[in-house]
Amino acid sequence: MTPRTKPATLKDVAEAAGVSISTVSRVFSSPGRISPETSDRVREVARRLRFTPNVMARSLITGTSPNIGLVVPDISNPYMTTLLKAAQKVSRGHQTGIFVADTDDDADIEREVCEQFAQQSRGVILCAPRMTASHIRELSGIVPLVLVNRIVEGIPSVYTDSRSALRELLDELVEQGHRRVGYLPGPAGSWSNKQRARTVADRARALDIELVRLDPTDGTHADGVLAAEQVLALGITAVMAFDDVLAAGLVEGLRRRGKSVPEDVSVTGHDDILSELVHPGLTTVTGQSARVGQLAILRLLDSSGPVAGSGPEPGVLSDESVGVKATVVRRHSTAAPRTRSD
Amino acid sequence: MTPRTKPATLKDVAEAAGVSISTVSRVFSSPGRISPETSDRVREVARRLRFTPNVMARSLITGTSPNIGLVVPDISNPYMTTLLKAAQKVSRGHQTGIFVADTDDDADIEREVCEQFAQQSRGVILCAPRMTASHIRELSGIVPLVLVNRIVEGIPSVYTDSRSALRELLDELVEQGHRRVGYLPGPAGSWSNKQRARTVADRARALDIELVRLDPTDGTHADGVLAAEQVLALGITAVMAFDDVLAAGLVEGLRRRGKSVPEDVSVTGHDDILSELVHPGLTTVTGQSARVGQLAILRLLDSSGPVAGSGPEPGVLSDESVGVKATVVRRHSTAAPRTRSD
DNA sequence: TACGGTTTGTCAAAGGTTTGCACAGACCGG
DNA sequence: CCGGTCTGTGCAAACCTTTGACAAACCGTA
Repeated sequence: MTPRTKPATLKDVAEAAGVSISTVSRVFSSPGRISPETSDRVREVARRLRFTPNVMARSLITGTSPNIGLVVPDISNPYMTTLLKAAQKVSRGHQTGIFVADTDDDADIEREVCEQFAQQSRGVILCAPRMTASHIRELSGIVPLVLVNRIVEGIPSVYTDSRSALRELLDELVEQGHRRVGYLPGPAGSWSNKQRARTVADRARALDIELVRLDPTDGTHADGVLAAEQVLALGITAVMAFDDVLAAGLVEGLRRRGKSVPEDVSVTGHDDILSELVHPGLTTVTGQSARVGQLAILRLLDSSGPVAGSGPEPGVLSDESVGVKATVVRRHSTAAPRTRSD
Repeated sequence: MTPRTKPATLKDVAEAAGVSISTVSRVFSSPGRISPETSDRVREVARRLRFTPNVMARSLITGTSPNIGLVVPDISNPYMTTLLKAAQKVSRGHQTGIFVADTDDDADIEREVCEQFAQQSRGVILCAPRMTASHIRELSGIVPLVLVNRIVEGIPSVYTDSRSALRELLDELVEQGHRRVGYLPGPAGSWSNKQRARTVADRARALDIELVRLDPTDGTHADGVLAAEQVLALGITAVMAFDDVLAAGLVEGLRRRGKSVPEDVSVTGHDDILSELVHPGLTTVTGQSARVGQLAILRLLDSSGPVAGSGPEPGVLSDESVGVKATVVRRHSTAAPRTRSD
């Protein structure tokens, strides 16, 4: 039912075209060293024979591989799937395959898959918000790394820079009249969570309003639902959540307690991944995951050297960490606080 | 900053252990042919040298690869991410990497990535609901395929079998008093959509109630929102949507028109992927995507032969298509229709 | 004609592994 | 003591490609 005949090799093409194997090889790998006539003839024959260079053999001798790995804590997060899609769009055409691994934030698995990918890819895009910096350094000794959404000295990274957007968001809440704002934290130890918490806290201090840091969560929807109780107990009128998932959970939790958003409580999210699914539409901050994915993979593809970082030129963009500016997306989950006796 | 020293090879281990290369190779690839003492000594040395067999070299000579590919129309669909997670859980330990490609249902891209993956993987899990059967057959000539959620004669496949669950769901709606039920279709040409539409239609006929087939959609949330108008115009009291995304859209569309679910209209979904995110919780049908992913990858891993399907034993499960029974998940999006003059 | 320089193409080694075949030694029954 | 089987190991070819070294051919020029 499925013939699957053995694919053509350099040798087949060489024989059919009446040249040597190396000539055929050079036609594909170092063009310019072969005369146009020969080149054309060889290409024609190759096309006819459906020849495609054997990736394994090529990788074996060059010591590089066309593939790249994507290692994330949770691939079901839309932030990651859009990142993946964007990365894939770039990689297509480079005949670069993308390995994907979901680690559940488990350091053992992270190490395991990085080792596994190391052999078969030129680098790994690693998103590991809770991994220790030293652990990350260790991994970078196994395979070239580009970090996503965290910064570790000496290792290239790409991240969403939402600091100014968060400040803007808080400013707007205060302008609407909120004086007691909550921050609903994401997973403890997460680099992004620390960043966002600090940014919001700093701004609150500058604006001289009260910022309540709610109990830590694991970042799940259920955690958001639970947080509603605390929000109501503390008389908070606006909550900035670590991300959209928590924000959506909080909205649901408030609803279950008979409160509505934004009339009773204003809620904002982060990442813009649930725009259409929750009601009311969440005011949030763009995650820029597509751009992040694009940049991350470009950095890996550009560093075209062999797999062992031997050369003195370790790639154009090198160790730098580049931030992608996020912006505020205004929808319908914030409003002026209910006028009370206060 | 990143040393990345060249990894140990068979030769290194052989020299250090004082045996030949082939002995070391056999210790790992055909155990039993080497005496326990030698084997132990070699393993010890290999561990000390951090030796791991070079996948490229191995693949080159055996003609197989440990990897597998996953080709889907839209990786952001939670059905696919849970499928991926389940597949990955199985593949871990087999040191099998998973390539992921998002095709946007584009036949050209589908072909392109299948060709790309063919060289570097032992098989591809293909989800291509709208691709023509002959096109699929053609691809199966390039690389071993396991189809997801569709059946093509002669090609192994795994699918969610929700026929009985859908019948059960319709029965319950009728029991609640609904007499005019709508079916909100998914993407035209989708195999699953045809299946579900037919199942529901057949059952409706058997129950002697009226089934209204709503206008075709592309399966997006926005399509669901739009469908609300038609639903209200036709005086339908319950809608079975192709999947949860459409169902969620429909719920939102109804809300925008001032109608609420389930009081005004009952809505059911399919796949159970948005359980927590929409309100009210959707009554739906389990997608069983985890089980589907598990089975799909097992079939690929089991068919352990070389990449060219030469052997007379093409794998244990062979051409069969296996269905995973889905079940009804009852939440809060259905209720008895509003009692009217009727 | 001879000669340096350039272009075009060939030769052969290398990359790390698997595996058919050969071989050495042990053991055993005759 | 000999021929046989069995077990454990080594040799070398093969998988397909890239690439440095080199040969051949050609050009214009001295």
